[in-house]
Amino acid sequence: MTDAPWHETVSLPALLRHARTTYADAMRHALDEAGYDDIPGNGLYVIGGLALGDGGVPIGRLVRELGITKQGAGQLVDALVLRGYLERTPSDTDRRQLIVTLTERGRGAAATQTAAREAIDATLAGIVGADDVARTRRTLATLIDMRRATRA
Amino acid sequence: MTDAPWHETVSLPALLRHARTTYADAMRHALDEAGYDDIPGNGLYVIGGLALGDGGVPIGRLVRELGITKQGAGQLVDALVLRGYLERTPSDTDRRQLIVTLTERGRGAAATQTAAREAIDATLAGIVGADDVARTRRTLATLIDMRRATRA
DNA sequence: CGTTGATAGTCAATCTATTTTACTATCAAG
DNA sequence: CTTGATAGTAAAATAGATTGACTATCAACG
Repeated sequence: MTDAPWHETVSLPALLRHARTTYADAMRHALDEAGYDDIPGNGLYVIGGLALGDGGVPIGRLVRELGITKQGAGQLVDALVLRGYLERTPSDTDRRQLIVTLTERGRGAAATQTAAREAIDATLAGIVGADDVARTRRTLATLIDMRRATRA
Repeated sequence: MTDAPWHETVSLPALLRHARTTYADAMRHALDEAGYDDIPGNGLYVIGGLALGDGGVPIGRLVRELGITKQGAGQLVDALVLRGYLERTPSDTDRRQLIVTLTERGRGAAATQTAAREAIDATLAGIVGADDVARTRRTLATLIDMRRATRA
């Protein structure tokens, strides 16, 4: 009896977890190669998020996006500032806020990381098709929205 | 100009990450409610994996599945044994191996966790359809296989 | 104005999880 | 009966995030 494909025997959260490591590994590897080898775990998300966005973001936004505490975010930013990836600049519209922006080095790392991510995106799209990827994105978004709805 | 849907503006790894927390939160919450409130982070995967499988697994398998070190797996199992979820029993085919199995309490936790996971699975399937979920699983599996191929 | 409550962030101490380094025991093959 | 690989343990160090307590700023109200 031919077994069901392995991906049908594994839980969806486990699939999500492993799929994510494909990206994490590739990005980490590319960054290491390019000399950006001192980025802490969640730093990838900080830099990745900053790469997409316009200018900079306040720490509070990192808190929401990463789902960690304010203090954790602060320390994460500390580490990235110390290592030359980020800068803190006071906001001029709200003097409580400190806006976090990428430095030159940070932009280099962001570019490297983005390239690695897009390479995987492209390979994936090449295999399953762009349509499938878009559909997967929607499904994941649905899952994420379910959480938002739940923890009201 | 109407913005693109948010899920098209976010990176796929970020989507994977957040989608996973929908499961993690729900499972964690259900376990807490049922009194299983002392399971460490990766313990969910250990218990979840054991729940699916037949009997027990050797620690080495956890190492591969969780992508952590042997020592990390050992300590994780330690914690779960100490808290009454797991048991270590020597394998009789290979005296080097220690097989990890669920205790009564462990099975209770596993059932709770599985129920929570399946509830989300069902809700998701209800929204996007079983076909879409299956397709998403295949796409994720493709992504995971890409990593296997890469780190040869 | 001046108070009150919420928001943005910091500092210090602690905790938890995981890795590093080093080791023992068992197996499988010649 | 050695050699090399495999399965796991033990202890210390480290990284990451949390908890608790605090400061500064803002926004609204009397």
